[in-house]
Amino acid sequence: MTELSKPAYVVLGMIATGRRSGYAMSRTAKEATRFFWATSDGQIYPQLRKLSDDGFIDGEREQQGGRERIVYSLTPKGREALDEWLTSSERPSHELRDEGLLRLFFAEELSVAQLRDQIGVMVRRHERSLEVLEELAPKAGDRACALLTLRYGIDLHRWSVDWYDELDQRLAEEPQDSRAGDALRAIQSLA
Amino acid sequence: MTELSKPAYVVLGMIATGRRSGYAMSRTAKEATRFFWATSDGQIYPQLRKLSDDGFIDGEREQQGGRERIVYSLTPKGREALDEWLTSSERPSHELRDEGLLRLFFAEELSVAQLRDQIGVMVRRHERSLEVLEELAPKAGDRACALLTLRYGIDLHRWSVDWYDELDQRLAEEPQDSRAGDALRAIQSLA
DNA sequence: CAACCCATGTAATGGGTTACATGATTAC
DNA sequence: GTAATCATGTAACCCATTACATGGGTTG
Repeated sequence: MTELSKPAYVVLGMIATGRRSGYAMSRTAKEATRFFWATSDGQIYPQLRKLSDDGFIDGEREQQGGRERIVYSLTPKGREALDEWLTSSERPSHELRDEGLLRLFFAEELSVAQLRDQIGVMVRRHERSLEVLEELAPKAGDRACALLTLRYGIDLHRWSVDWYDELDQRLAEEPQDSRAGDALRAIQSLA
Repeated sequence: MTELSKPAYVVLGMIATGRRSGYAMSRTAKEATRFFWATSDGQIYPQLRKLSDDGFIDGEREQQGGRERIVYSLTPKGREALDEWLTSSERPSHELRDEGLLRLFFAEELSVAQLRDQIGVMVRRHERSLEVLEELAPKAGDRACALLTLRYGIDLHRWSVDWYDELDQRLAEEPQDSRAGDALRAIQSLA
């Protein structure tokens, strides 16, 4: 079996879990999956066309009270491709792009006070993410798997807040005008 | 002040923390920063040219035992741009792209046994990342900030391993041939 | 003397986002 | 009647990776 692209699996998975129109997939992508896997309309619609042409999915025009839409379903071929991916033992990719960590990496020459300000920025960022995710919980509703990944996100941001809080507490005991690098070295030699 | 691109700040930061040639930056990008901020050669070298043209950095040809290289330093303008970014109170970007979570999101119809297999895949993935990062610790050496971000990465993957382990333990007590979605619902109603 | 590291760069390609375009329906 | 939502799509653009090209130096 030739492997499909990532956006292709997104679309297959969306159909399998009941998001049967492009629009519904787009909504779920914006509301739920984007926190760990961003997908835009510019990927979804062309992908639907392609998977349809290649026989993985099947689209049917449907009238819904005068408003027309296309409702998709998986073909046996599509179902097989999805299941193969869902149960694959191949290591799934994992990428992080965190501008905050990048700043911290280069913070060597800041003062301790400035570093702690940045840590505050990080804490507030994770707290904000936490708020956003917590508001989504009721919407995820009955979908147990959606709740699971949401739970992971919430727990992750909570953990981050704690991590930075603890770091900040240790830095609070160091002289605030010394070099960030020096203060961190002092802390690290203790731990 | 007009804002610079992200790769621009990467380059400025690299120079400020002592990676003064394009090659040295490339090494650090591959060995250290890539775990939270990937940067490729195709970004670094053109960026060096651009920042040089725009007066943020200053490159000098240097002979190092017959082998020629270009050694960069920050101009006052570059130093200012970097400091502004490092101390900015603007929310730094944070993006995750986790194929494993994407699989879990769509796992509703798998069996509990299959879901647990996937959780095993996730655990091994994070354990592998952990190994890689732990080997880097000695190399990060004296750079306290590099050690800090490395520490975050290590702690994060350890946390993930624990999170998935705990989930797996709960699933172990559910009937292994039932639907993943149903088993998760049963667990979630307890917690 | 081969393999690997140092060192700099470019071009092709791929992936993804944003903005735009269109139009019907529903809720206020 | 107007704003929001449902609904589908495309084109321009941006960003990033990969592969390639080149060549000198060092190590086994």
